[in-house]
Amino acid sequence: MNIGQAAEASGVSAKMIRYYESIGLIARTVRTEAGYRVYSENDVHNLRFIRRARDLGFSVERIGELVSLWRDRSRASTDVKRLALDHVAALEQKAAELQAMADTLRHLAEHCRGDDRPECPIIAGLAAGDLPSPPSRTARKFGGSIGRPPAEHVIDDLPTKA
Amino acid sequence: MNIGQAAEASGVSAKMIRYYESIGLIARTVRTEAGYRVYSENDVHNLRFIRRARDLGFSVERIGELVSLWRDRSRASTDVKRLALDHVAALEQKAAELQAMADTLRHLAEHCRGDDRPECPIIAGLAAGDLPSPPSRTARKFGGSIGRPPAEHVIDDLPTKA
DNA sequence: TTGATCCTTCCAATGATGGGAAGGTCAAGG
DNA sequence: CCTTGACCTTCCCATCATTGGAAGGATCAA
Repeated sequence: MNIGQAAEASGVSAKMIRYYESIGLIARTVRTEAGYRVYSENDVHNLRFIRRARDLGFSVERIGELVSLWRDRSRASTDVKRLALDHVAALEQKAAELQAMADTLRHLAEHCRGDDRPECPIIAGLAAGDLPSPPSRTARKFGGSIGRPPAEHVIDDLPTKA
Repeated sequence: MNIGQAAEASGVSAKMIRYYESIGLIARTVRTEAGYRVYSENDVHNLRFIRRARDLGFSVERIGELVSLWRDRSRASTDVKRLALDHVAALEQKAAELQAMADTLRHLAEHCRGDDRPECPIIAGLAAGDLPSPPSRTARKFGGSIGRPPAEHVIDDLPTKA
């Protein structure tokens, strides 16, 4: 099986398969004379494992840990469980942080009339508001990436009190 | 005020202030003869605005949109409200996705005895499990970055059925 | 044989931020 | 006056997972 077919079958892009190989997450495969990588059904299975773990939000580094636990026959299920529960806790904390951000922003929006007039408590709230304790660095990553073309935006002068 | 004091006062690091300037989010400041950037109280105010918006999870690009709405005297509050509510919806969706990941993983973990024996439904579930529909690309970013040193990890051979 | 489609490697970009090097500037104290 | 240390400047690099593309070779079907 060539890399393209393995990608199709596993749901991991060919690009990523090569990347996982390069960082040592998966082993180097057999090559054809021409240098093409050759994959077995088992390789595809392994790739699917990785993909599922990624879908559950495990980082590649974490997956490496899972994989080494897996390969180690003498591993105790305690270790896996701890890893999983740590991850559950981290996911839940981040979910809660995002929800808190949403709540804060929704609160601001609720007081915005949303009409043609320029008065807007959202802007005012951002400018002057007391915000709850800042979220974790990771939670911030969730800002944008949802559509709309960029606008020209240079702050020259903002009102000191909105 | 030098950049260090502006950073201290605004909660935005000097590095990030220079970065925001470089991408055009804030205007170029006055410089001293020696080339030092000079900031006013108003600049600090603007930086704080940006920082608060970042804390609410707005991307820099989005903040640019907010800023241009702000600067435009004729902007309608509708526009700001729409931007804010879009953002609320995105935050909530992502929070829900993370929570769903956590639920799935917790479910797997609940069936793990967590003792010395190697049998572990978490690993088995990852290897064979039917996972819910894959989360959004952005939600995946949440995988790792919480501690623990890297382990050696190369998949040579994983069990086909765990 | 030709053209389409695969594969290879290498390089670059993303977003927001931190780290650091190499060098200039400034204020205070000896 | 000169040194010291704290600050500032620009520039480059790293992160993390992933995508994109270019340049060139391989394979396959017509």
